[in-house]
Amino acid sequence: MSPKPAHRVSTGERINVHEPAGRLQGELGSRGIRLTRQRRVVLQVIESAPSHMDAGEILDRAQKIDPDITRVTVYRTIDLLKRHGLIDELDLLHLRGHRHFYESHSPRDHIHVACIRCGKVREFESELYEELKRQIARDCGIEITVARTEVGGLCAACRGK
Amino acid sequence: MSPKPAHRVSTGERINVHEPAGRLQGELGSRGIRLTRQRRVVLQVIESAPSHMDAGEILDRAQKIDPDITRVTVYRTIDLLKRHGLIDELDLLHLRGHRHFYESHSPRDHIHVACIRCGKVREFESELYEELKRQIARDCGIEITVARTEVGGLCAACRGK
DNA sequence: ATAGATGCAAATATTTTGCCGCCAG
DNA sequence: CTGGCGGCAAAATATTTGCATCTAT
Repeated sequence: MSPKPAHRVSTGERINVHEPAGRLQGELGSRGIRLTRQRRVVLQVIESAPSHMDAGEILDRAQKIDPDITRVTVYRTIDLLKRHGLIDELDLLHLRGHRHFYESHSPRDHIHVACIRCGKVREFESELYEELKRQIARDCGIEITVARTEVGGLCAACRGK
Repeated sequence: MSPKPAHRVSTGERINVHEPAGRLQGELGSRGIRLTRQRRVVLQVIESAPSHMDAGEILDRAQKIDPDITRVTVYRTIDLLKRHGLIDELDLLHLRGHRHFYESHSPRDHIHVACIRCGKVREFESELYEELKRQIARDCGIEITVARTEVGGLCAACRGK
């Protein structure tokens, strides 16, 4: 680790990662999982993300808050969150290479609708989707714990061009 | 390439990759795409697959038919088929690591239903799914060209244990 | 004949692991 | 205290690319 105090004093520039505890932090805490300085930062980044991020983007943002966070820690934290079902892993139809994208798991599943030309991704919720999942559960005799739907095509704007 | 005739004589052991032309071969042919010996083999492997395969498995099977086929050719052929929308790329919820799986694109989309414990994958078709896609297309103003749904959970057999 | 394919090797990209010192609880 | 965690470096995977040669059409 580079020479710097183990715990920096909070400055005006630095975002306070101790308060308020986000949802992910709360979930992990209540499960008795150790909350390190680095984890708090990664959790915060994932929760406050404007959109879906891959591991590299999470790392970049985390390092802006605390430069000492390493890529390995990001991967290990992602893995931790996945194992606890707190984040979803997407690949957005591989429209942008083979990267994986992450987002905080929302209470209600949503569909990712991506434009294959401009790459814009929209989230879409539908009662029909819930119904479909119930049908799958019934017909396949499965107790669904995770569902993921990604749809690609040309959005209206790109079609007009 | 290792020393061997450019075109081996067909033997009892070797599968004839020239006849009958599979669907993929036909599709590519009708689009004026060059059908090389290697491509024929890879296409045949993908079409005759018992299940979803990743690039490594496709390579292994292809090399059993023609040992000279290289990994690079497999990747390039997969890419070709993807670009032409002739195969689908799945990751089966990353249940088995971050590999990507491929299957010949079927006329009607199907959902992949995977058990998170035993790993068994079942394919499921549903009119409800078609309806959902129509809803998405309408509400999001998108012209859908590709759709992928993967669902995971505990199958009946695993739940009983 | 010739645009486009393949093979090879090397470059990239991405993710995981071993080991050791350190810290949250 | 102490078991889990983070850092570092290296390994393991996975995929792509440059270039020379070959081939399907």
